[in-house]
Amino acid sequence: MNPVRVRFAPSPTGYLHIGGLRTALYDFLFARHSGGTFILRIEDTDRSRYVEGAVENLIASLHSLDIHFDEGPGIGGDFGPYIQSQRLELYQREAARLLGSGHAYRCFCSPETLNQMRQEQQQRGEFVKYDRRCLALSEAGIEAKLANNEPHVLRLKMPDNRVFSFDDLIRGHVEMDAAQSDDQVLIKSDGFPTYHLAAVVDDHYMRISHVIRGEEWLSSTPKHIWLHECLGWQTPLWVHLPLILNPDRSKLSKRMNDVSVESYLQKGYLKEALLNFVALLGWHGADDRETYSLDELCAEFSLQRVSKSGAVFDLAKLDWMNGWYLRNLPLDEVVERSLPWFETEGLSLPEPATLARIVAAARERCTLLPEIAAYARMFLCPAELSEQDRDFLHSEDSQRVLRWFQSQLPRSGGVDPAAIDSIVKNGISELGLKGKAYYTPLRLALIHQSHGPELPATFVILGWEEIHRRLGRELRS
RNA sequence: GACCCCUUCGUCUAUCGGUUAGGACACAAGAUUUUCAUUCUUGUAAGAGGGGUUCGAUUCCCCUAGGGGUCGCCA
Repeated sequence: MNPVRVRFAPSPTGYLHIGGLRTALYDFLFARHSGGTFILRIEDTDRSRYVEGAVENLIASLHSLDIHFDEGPGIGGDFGPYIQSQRLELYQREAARLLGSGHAYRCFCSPETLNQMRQEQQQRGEFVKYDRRCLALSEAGIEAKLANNEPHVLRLKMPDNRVFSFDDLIRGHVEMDAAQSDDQVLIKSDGFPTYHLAAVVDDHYMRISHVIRGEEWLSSTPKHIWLHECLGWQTPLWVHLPLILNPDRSKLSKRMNDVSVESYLQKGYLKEALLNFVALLGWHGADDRETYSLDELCAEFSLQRVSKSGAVFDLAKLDWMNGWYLRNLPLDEVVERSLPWFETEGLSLPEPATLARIVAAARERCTLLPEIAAYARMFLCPAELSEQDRDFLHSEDSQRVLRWFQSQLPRSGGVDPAAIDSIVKNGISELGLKGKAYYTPLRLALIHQSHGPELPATFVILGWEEIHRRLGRELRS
């Protein structure tokens, strides 16, 4: 059996799409699991859709999620170049072979002509495909048009009576009648190849063993098989992944969802959560496990366990998973990741030990990274008290609570949670207050809100000096 | 419309002919908790429909229905 070589072949039209990420991830996992090679190939054969910086962006996104390729732009490999616009001669050469063998033919039809043809076919209720009018052109006619510099394309001549069949690794046996396949354009009038030609040629020369791609490619697979045959090549194994879906079960689109990987990262989703979640969109291990690290995925992944049906992108579950990683990653790791968000919040950082305690308290109640920094506000620069809260704080009972704590709490030294616990219990009996009447004034004075971490944790974070400062500030003499 | 693919709780899924159809998210209730959370327990909830094959079908086959994809000089 051939060594496993798989490629992720995006077109540089913008950012890494969630669907693209899933394909790249499965490519990567499959390669790692089987000791194969993972290749990145840039399919930039459409000059009109080229976006400046998109390739760099794509690679950066992949790298930021710890998905690294073995061959590709920037790092090279034995089968480069890995950018299709740098391989044009190769495509021209193979196209010429096709033309010579009669498997391809020149077509001079203008877009307008084709449009009209399609409209008519549609009206007649026919299958819409090129009617091969240029196939009837005489040698002399072609020469004349060529001499006249008329723009033209090269089309693949599909066989007339042929049923293509192949065994998709996920879908099993698939059969399609060649009559359903159009005479695909191979070389555009600008001399660039179309996806179909370029992908087939590259898959061959790059010795790709498994073509792993989205299900949207399933119906053009006969063309690709035919191309391989016409060029005298062996076909790779076909693997068509189920689609990722919008809530209404249509193909995932930016109409209904955020689809850019970068934007999820920018919102404060963790790479671990994104990867884990996306991996589970179409793949599931043999057991009931829900959380996997990238390494664990590499170890467990298999194409046999990829499902056939599309999967809805469920934000609620992604959120849960992100919260799970927030709570289960090592604390210092979460601190590290939340640092940039303190900066965007405009918060200056407390000393490391205090920061760690704040993050420890925050991670229990947050879903996204920026929420941690936002949560830290109550300790670092609490919000203004509302009129209502101020009134409550100035009530006689509230003042008693604050005064009592002011007199009981140490003014310096370390903060011992156990000691605080007993002081707090003490206050309940001494003041004859409990519940909201007892705790709320404290919270309001200390963190300017009625909800927050447990009191001991809050005390430890603030420290005696700050506690007395904040108590004193709300005390009316 | 033609062709192709798909079909288990609302969502992601397990099951590879015999299960009280399991897990996770979401939702609900309860427990822990001074609050908010976390955590734990429990609950609601599914084999699209119809035919076969079989002692026995969620599982295999066929039909129907529904959903999706493709039908570009885009990938």
